[in-house]
Amino acid sequence: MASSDTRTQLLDAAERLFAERGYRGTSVRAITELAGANLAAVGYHFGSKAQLLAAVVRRVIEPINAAQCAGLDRLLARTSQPRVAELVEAFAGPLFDVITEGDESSAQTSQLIMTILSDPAEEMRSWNGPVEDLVRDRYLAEFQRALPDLSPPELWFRMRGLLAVTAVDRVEISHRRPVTGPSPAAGEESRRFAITFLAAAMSAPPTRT
Amino acid sequence: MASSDTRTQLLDAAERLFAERGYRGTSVRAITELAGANLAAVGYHFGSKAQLLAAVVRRVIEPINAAQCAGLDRLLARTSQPRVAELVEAFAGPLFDVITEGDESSAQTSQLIMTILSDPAEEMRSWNGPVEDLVRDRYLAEFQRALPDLSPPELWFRMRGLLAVTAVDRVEISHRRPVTGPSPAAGEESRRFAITFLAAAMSAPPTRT
DNA sequence: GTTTGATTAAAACGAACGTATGAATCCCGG
DNA sequence: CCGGGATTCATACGTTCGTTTTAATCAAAC
Repeated sequence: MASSDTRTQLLDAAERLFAERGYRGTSVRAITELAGANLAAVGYHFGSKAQLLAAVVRRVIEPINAAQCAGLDRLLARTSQPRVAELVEAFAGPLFDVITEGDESSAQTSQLIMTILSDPAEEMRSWNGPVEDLVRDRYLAEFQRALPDLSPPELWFRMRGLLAVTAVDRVEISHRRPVTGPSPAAGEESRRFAITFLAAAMSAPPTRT
Repeated sequence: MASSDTRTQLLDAAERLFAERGYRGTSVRAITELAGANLAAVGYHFGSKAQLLAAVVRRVIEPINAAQCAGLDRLLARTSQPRVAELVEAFAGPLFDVITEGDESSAQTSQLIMTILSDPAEEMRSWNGPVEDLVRDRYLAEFQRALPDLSPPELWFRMRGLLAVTAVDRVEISHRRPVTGPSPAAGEESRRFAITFLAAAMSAPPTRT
């Protein structure tokens, strides 16, 4: 089982470094050094740096997607017409859970998500699979039912805003220089702030055209 | 004036490439080639690649900041108690103006802003100056006055959400693979959607603690 | 026309990168 | 004990990077 252990440590190290420094800013040498493995281990276990990234992203995204899916199932089992705030919580909650669940890598997981979404590197855009699309489409349909007055383009705009806020806002703080303003919200508080913020935003009356 | 011309063309090329590929994904060679200049031109005119980036960012950010500042001045000259939606528009509007003003580089400018905000590279975090802090603090104070029930941490959270939505949401689309959903909002429509979305979000009642 | 300072050009440097290779080592069924 | 697949190791390869250097070119002042 020594092999699988090395594999996991490579994934852990890569997740942390990709989050901290981005894909291009992280060298295979830095990853293997942090993992306590040999330089060639990445090539052996994953084939290439890009495929290691894909494995890292999959490991992070999959539980989030599963939780989003399960949350929606739970909601729909309880009521056929969920409220907007409930949809927001079911969608955004898992993103915060993975971030705030307390283990040491949690803070950097949000950075990784952000990096994934914003990194212009081509390798960053090859992981998105049919599962992710399916989850997004299910939420899109439910939001459409809950907000029937919203035109599809505006709903689509708001869905992206939803993702932007959950993904971005803790990151922006965490990897910028110390801010002189009020201290940022953390953990559970941040989650509740986000639900409030986003539920109001999603529920706004349609922009008159 | 030939010298200054090379300088400008380097700035233009760097702005475009940094936006498209990120800082680390852009080589000095690619910049000088696109600018029609010699490889050593970057070193001569800017000292280093990092200082070139700083010059690019300054050139993009400064007019935005000036517009944000002027918009707030205009608002405060008209009324001593601006509404939240007006503050949102004055703050977010310039970010959309620079994006949608029609010239060819506009689409990539938003990507550059996004890259600046999210790139983990250390060089990306050295441009923020006292001017930017001043503008942000002025808006922070006005939002605090317009939303007196909001605790400072929650207000701070919302300010970051404000920036996240304006910066992120058009970019996420523009540099990902084609999406199967409804077509994204563009230009002026996107701006109005954002104002609606963000005004509602900023105006939400405080999260009960 | 020559000198002077500013700019551009061509070439090279050392370092870091991702990847590939072949030998060494480990682990376990026989 | 041993044989063989799985894994780790040290090392090297070829490329690309940012930067530097030195010479060539230009524009204008004297």
